[in-house]
Amino acid sequence: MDYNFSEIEKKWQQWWAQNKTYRATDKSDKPKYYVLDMFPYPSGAGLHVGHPLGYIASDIFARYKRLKGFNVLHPMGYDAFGLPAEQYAIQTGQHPEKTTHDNVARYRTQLDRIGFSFDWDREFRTSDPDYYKWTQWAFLKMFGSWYDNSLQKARPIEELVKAFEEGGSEAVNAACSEGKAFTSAQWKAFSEKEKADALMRYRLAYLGESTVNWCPALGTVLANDEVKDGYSERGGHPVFQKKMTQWQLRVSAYAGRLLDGLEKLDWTDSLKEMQRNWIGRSEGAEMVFPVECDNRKYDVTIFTTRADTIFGVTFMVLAPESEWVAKLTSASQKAEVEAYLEQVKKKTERERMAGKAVTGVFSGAYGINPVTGEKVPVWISEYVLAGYGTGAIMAVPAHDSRDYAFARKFDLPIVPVIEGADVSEQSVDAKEGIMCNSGFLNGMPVKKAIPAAIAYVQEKGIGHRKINYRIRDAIFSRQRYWGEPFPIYYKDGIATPVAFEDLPLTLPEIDQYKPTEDGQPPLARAKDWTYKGYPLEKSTMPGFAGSSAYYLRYMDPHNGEALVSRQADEYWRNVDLYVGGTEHATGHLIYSRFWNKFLYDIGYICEDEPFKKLINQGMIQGRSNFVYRYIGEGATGNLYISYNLIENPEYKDKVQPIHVNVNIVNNDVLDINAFRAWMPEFKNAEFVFADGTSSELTGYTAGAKQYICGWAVEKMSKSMFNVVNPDDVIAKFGADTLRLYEMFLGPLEMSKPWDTNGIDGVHRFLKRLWNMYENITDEEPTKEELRSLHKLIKKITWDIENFSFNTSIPAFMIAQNELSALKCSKRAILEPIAVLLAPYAPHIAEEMYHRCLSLSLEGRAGEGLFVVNESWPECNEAYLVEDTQKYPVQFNGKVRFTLECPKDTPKEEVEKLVLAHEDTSKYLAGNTPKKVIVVPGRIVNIVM
RNA sequence: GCCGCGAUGGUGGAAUAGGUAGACACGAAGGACUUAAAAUCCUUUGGCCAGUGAUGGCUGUGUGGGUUCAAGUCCCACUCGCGGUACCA
Repeated sequence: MDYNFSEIEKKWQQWWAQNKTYRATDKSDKPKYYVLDMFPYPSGAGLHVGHPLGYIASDIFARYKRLKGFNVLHPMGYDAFGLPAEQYAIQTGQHPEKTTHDNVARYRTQLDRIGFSFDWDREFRTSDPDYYKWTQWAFLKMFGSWYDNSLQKARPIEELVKAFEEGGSEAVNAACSEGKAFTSAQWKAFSEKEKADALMRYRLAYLGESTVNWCPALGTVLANDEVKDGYSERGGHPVFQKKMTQWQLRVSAYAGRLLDGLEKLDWTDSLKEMQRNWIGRSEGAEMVFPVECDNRKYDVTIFTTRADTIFGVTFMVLAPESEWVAKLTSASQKAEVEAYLEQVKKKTERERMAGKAVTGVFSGAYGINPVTGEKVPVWISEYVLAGYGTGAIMAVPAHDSRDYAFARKFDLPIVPVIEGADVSEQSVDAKEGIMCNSGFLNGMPVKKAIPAAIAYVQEKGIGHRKINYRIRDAIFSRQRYWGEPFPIYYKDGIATPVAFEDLPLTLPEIDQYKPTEDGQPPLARAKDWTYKGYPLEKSTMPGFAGSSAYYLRYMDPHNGEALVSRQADEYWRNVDLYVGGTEHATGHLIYSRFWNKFLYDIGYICEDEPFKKLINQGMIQGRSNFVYRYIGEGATGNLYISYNLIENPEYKDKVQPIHVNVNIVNNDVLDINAFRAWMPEFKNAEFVFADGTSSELTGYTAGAKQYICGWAVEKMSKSMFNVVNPDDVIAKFGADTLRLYEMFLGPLEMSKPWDTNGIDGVHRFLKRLWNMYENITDEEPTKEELRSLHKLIKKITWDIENFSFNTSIPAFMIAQNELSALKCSKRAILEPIAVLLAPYAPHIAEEMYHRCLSLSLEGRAGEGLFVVNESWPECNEAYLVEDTQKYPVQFNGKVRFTLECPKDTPKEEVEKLVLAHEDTSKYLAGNTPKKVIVVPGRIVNIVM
């Protein structure tokens, strides 16, 4: 009987859907296991073969865990708010809701064909009001909270108000934005607006001014992780630095915990390292430098990690956006400074990064080195960043390469303070050596001088130890339509939360989706965007808002009273296995951890970290194919040269590669007729084939001659004609072949091109395996057959537990080969093989299992499948067969033979057996060997 | 620049604790079946050398060193490729 994959796959997909086979229950005696994929943004282009890679891997694991007797939660949904739908709406006037709906429907159809074991009853979209109600709710919770640095925990804002009433701002150690301190009496005297402004500086979700990434082309601000190389990640538009008042999340308050939390996570080292770099902890000191400008006196705080080099300070630098700039510009320098600031402002983020040119201007002010009393000039330069530390630095050109470049350019003094440092050509940045020219630090090694200098300034009251983090607060406003509206209205200019009962605050209908002519966000177009008569916030939330807690919602997706019930949360707790790409390392995966920690702090959920184990699947790149148009002498423009000939002298450098649709190329051989029909310009195409003959001369007939295409690895994209749709692969080979082949392609975490060459091999394997299930008998299996089976069980179990899915397919192939050579068609062997295959190729496995036992696998789940001793005790014998160990024996690499003895034979016994062997004695010829090396279970070597 | 990862036949890749490198698959070559094609099956397939032959020898995991009885695997230096990050004081 033929392997009719389309019939089999349809049958079982229907069966699973009808029986709700993969529905997870919130109550069970079985242990729970939560497997999650990073949910997709449903784009208009649909899925290509690269998208399901991670889903297939997680599905294998989920199915395996189910067979092992776990209650598995494996949900799927859609990250549905986002820019492409909105841009499409701007162009066509179509409501993003409609676009999103259509795209989701298409994704669902495509996903269903691949045979995933998702619990579709838990599906939702982040753009559903029932869902984003909880995104808004979480935002309001953050708005109503502050971060207590002493307790390392978020607390309700009411407790802060109480503390202010009792002891003013000094009463708490809180994470907060820059601002003036106040006493209890001052607090009590504040107007309502002043109180609101003061509290705003402490809220975890707050409105604050900061330097943001402004993208004029998109008309919106962007978070740091949404900017790549100075261009917007979506659309690739230039980005500028701009000071704006925006909603922000105080992620920086959690920097320490986000860093420490990484320790206990089972994530890859590279991903943890990325997060560590992004959080960017650095230990140093803050010091106060008195600064004088036109006879006005100020105290400027700087941050440094090299307190030891304080004697080498020759100037100070302020960031152009620093608040100090206005105060510290002298009358005489005013014009020059303003010109410089103007020039900096005009630069795009890209230009600022790319240029690396040293620029700056003297402010006219002078600072006093608080340790030496020396007078140093204060400069302004863009190499100092407003957002990091205090936006002001002490410059030590001898021991910092950036300060050095600046000093050289503007001819400022360079004073080395480490013995033997040669600073004639470049700075000496290394934290090593012995201090000199440094007063009380002289003679100390750098490692000791740093803490000594900090202790000194601390004692003198001019500075203190300080840990700085690179991570910034997340900009949370977007000037866009297709996102969650902020549940905030402005009452007398005070940001006030919308009442919980009135959530969700749904998106208003508007006639156009673009910003208004006067640069307001699209929501300003809404007719009545007010609440209780007051204006509502016009920005919407960014993409990461909806994806920050979605994993909690799957635990209890239909709950109208809470994001997740306590009961469901206590059962499912957190994600055991999370599968997704590394591109979310510094975005979603940081925000989610922050969001989760916040909800944990307010006692809402029971786990501090959301994702216990994380696997990163690699990117599937495109594999483009090319035809080579002849452009040499006498070219007609419609002659194409086979790839194997293009290096020949007559064609070399006379051909032009042209992308050709990979779907009309098979194993790099072009389908000539399909090519001619593909586009009008190829209608009359003629060819020089692989054997050098020309289509004009031979009078081409289909299939007779081969035209070979060249290939290259590129990004999978429409313009390269290298997009492969899973639907086409499934139509041709079936979902099981697709699943197996995606895994067979290479290690899960590695990036690799989609190469359809070779898919035949996997398909052939399934066909051959299928044929073995034709006439199943009840004969007793032989030792050899049991041995094959057991090798496979061990291998597949190991592979799945270690996410080494690519090595499983060869193991199946080998077992299939061995068993078909033995003409094995015995139920006792074939049934367990169907079980082993089920996670990888579920449809065919179900059908094969059904043929063995007339049962669906579901009926057997949790009854010890995958566990040899319980299900098939007779198979213990197979282990005995395997317990004989072969020892390959070598004599100085010259003579070889194989010794066979039981596996647990002690070393000494093996040694004796080796020496007693006739080949050994022949070789030794009476001499005594220097050494006999026996490695248990491995090789034996004799050294003469 | 800094951090991380990688480099194995014509191709994708395997080698799971330092222990027979190249599993498995693709491609290629040859053969069987067939009027023919497709499909299927069988044989060969890292390179070089010797042999009619079974087979044997040498060489071989980016480059150069090292540790070890034994290195794709460990150490040092380097080359190239990929990913992240970039004036973070």
